[in-house]
Amino acid sequence: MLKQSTDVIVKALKEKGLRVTPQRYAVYANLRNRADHPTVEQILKDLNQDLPISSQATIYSSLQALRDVGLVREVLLEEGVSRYDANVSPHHHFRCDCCGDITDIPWHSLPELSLESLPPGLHAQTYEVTVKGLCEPCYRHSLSASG
Amino acid sequence: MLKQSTDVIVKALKEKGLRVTPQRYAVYANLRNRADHPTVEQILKDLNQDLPISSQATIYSSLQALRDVGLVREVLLEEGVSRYDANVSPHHHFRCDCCGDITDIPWHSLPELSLESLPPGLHAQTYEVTVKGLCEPCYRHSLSASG
DNA sequence: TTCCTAAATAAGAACTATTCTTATTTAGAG
DNA sequence: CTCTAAATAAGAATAGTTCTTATTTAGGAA
Repeated sequence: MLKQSTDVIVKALKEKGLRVTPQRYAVYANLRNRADHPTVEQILKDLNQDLPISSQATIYSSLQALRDVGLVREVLLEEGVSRYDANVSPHHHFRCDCCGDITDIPWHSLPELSLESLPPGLHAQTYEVTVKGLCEPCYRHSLSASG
Repeated sequence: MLKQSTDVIVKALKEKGLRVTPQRYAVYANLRNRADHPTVEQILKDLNQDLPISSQATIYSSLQALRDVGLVREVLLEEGVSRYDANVSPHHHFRCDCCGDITDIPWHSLPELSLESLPPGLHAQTYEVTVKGLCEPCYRHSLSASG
C-alpha cells in the first residue's frame, strides 16, 4: 500500500520544485502514512528504526522545505515542541488533556463560523478550532479510576 | 489606577493559597495590566526597566505557580516561545500573520459552536478558536505596499 | 514584636528543541 | 558522463526553559 503512494509523493515533490532525495521522500511519506502529528524526534526514531535513513538535521531541513512549499504544516499545541502534519487542507484539532494525543477533526464536523462580528481592525483570513477533552482510552481510564 | 488593583491582586493570590511576594505580585500585576500576551523575556524587561524586581528564574517559577492555581494561562501560538495571559475566562485569539501580535477575541464575538458531530470517541470539554489574518497596521501597510 | 520554618528567590548550570556551519555527497540537467 | 547547485551528516551554537543550591523571606506561632 506504500507502493501506491510512491508516484503521488514523487509527483508532489517535483511539482513543488523540490529535488527528490531519499531523506526528503522518507520524511514526507512517513508524515502521510500516520494519523498522529509527530515531533521531529518521533519521525527520526521511526525512519531509522531498521536502518539509518536520515540524520536529525536533515529531518529538520526536509520539514522546512516541505513547509515552504506548502506540503506540510506545523502544529503548535504543546509546550516546547513542534509537531508536523501532512494534511494541509483546512481542518481542526482535538487534543487530549490527559495524554496529549492529537486527532484531526474534519472541517465539516464543525459548523462554519461567521467572522462578521470580530472586534474592529482585525482582517481575518482563516481560522481553526482546537477542541480539548479526553480521548477514548483516557476517558475510560478516568471512569474506572474515579467510579 | 494600579492602586485600585492592589487589593484585588493580593486577594486573588491569597485566595489561591499563594504567598504574596513582591516578585509574584509584580508578575501577576504586569500580566493583568497589559493587553498583549507577553513572553517571559518581555515581562522580565518590563518589570526591571527602572529597578531590579525579579530574576528570570523567578518569573518562570511565578508563572508556574500562577498557572497551577488557574490565575494565568499559557498561550501557544508561536514557534519556540510561550506567552502568558491573565485573562483566564474563555475567549478566542487573533494572530496577525505579519507581525505576530495576538489580540483577544471576546467569547461572544463568535457564535457558540456545537460539538455534537465530532468524530466518535472524542470527549470534548472545551474549545477555542484561533483566527489568523492581518491586524490593522499590517493591513494598511500591505495596501500601500501593493497598491 | 520576635522567632521560626517552609517556601520563595537569585544566579548560574544544565537541558532540550531547533538552527547554523562546513565539509562531503548527490540529484538531475545538459 | 559530467558538472554544479542543492542536499546531507555531524556536530557546534543558540534560545527558551528547567533545575540546583545557597540565601532570603513571608507569614504563622510564641
